Amino acid sequence: MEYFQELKATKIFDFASEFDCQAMMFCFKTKFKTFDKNENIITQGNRIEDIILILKGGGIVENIDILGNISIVMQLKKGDVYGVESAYAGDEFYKDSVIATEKTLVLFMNKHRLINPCENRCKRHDFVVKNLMRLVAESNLKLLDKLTHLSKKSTREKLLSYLGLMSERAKSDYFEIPFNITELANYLSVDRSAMSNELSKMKKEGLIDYDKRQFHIFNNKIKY
Amino acid sequence: MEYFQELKATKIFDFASEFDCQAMMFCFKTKFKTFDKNENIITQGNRIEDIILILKGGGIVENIDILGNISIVMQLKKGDVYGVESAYAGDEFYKDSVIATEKTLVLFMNKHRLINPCENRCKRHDFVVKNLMRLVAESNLKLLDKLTHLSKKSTREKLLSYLGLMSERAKSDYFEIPFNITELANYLSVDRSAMSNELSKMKKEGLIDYDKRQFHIFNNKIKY
DNA sequence: ATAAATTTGTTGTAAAAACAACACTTTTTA
DNA sequence: TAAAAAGTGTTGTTTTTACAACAAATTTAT
Repeated sequence: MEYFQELKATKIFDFASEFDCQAMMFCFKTKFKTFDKNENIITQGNRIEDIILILKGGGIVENIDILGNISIVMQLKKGDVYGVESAYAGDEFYKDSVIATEKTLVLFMNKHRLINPCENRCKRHDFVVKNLMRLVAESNLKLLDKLTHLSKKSTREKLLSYLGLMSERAKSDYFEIPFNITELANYLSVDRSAMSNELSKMKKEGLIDYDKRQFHIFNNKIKY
Repeated sequence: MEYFQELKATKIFDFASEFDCQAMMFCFKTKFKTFDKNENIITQGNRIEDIILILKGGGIVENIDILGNISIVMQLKKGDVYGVESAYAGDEFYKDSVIATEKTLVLFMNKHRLINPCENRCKRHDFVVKNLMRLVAESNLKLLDKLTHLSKKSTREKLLSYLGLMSERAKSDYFEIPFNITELANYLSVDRSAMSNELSKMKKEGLIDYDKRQFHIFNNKIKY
């Protein structure tokens, strides 16, 4: 079966045999399609017919609001899906556009076929739904974390909220972050130079130490 | 059956007959429990055994971070669930505490029973999972909206992002928001008085008009 | 290995936000 | 309906942030 390796590598179809995949491709009325760089994979405002899964390449999710402002909502890479939340929430139209940032192979899955359990109640369907649910659940938790940081008023508080969580995750005062400084500023929605400045101050005050992506947080110094 | 009316009123069990409910209560190993005001329904750090559904009353989701800061993550009211994302994401421990803010009736549903499809692959289970998925999907979309607003740097941009979306939803330049001014400031994580001030300025500049929760946005004046 | 591109830290300045205080209005409650 | 509580708009002050500009360091590409 064509593209079986690509399907198997995703979190959605990782459980499935080639036979399973073949069956599901029929069941979900799938279509494979390749897009060139800068091509629209999904267009904002169009009626939701499919959920997409990126099999190769990547893209960006772009939103244009009522005032005409364009903003990048997120990036999509191999294994990522788009449209699941909107489909399950019952939205009628895509709320964003998805644009390929390189040559990209996309799997389209029919929304109705996916959302409504098969007539024959196949076990495969259950697995896919469970995997989709896990993806959406994980996304939810990530968004909540980010919101926690962004809700803080000052840059220092945002940083401490983020670094504190990273430390907690690592179960250590020493940990590595998945961003460089520029990316971190972008993630926390603060000015890079201002944030860099704030980090320096915190280092001087002995609250934290860092080099590149390696951080050391002195939790004892932060609170009594 | 006790509490059937309460179950029927939720988005999770709205489809179910009394017979269905009874069957599911057994299937999901449910427990009903009433909590007094200020009692802990769920304790942060405890092992995740159950997902909860609020049937009467309400509570708050509270998080204590590694630095000792306490923050209210969200409010729970009748029909809301807590723990679904963590359970599906495979977390081991509750990441927050849930505390009753009044006398509250709670349904506990066993995580494993809920996540893993029944042996007998009952149709009811599918409905519940689909309803849970819809809830999580909707939550996801709400969080994304909020993040869009909070990502803006200035108060004015945050306001325009929020009001623009509300206007889009209402398909009109005239719309009503679900917050009062204090609540809106809280939602957007900005100082109330500063935001009130900014709203006044925007009104003076002719960008918007408002009274209480009624807003009128002059989209044509905002660009150019 | 060298050049080019990107990332980073620092500084000063202008703009914006938080904060605090207070009078006034609206809503809730007894 | 009166009193209490909660919400709102305004102002001035202080703190913080964004922004811009630039040199130094690091990474990437050739």
